[in-house]
Amino acid sequence: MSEKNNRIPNLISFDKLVFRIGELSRMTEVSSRQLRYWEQRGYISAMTRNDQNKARVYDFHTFIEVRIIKRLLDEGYRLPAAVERMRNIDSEMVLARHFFQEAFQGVEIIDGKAMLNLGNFDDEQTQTLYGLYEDGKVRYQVRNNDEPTV
DNA sequence: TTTCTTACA
DNA sequence: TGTAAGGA
Repeated sequence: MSEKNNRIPNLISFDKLVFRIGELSRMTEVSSRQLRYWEQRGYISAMTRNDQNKARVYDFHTFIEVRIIKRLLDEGYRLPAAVERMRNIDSEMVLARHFFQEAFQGVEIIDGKAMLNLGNFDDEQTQTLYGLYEDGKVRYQVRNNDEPTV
């Protein structure tokens, strides 16, 4: 019998994870001067400030953007080109996240192995695609839906 | 203490 | 971009 109770719940709200400029600066090794400058150029954005003149607040997504830009700058990109690539990477990550969120149906223990249920493999819904992660490698397995699990 | 804007090196 | 000034 497979165990279908291992679906990972959404326990973390990344949106509520926010940083001020000094924290973001230390986390990314990008100076606060740079962060303000990048915002001025429209490369990144701080969350809309509640009050009129208070300190900037950055969300988790901006943290990701900044560290991507930082990495590209370290690789030799100039700022405008780094931002352009960051945005491409960003959109790819959005696509990948949507894909996986939609595809991932939970973890099942089959034959004593933890297998990721990735949904129906065929339109007729007679087979299910599973993903395995073993010894640092990814493998796939297609199983018939009526196939008994151990 | 930290952050903000402005301005100069 | 770094740094200083002068407030909040």
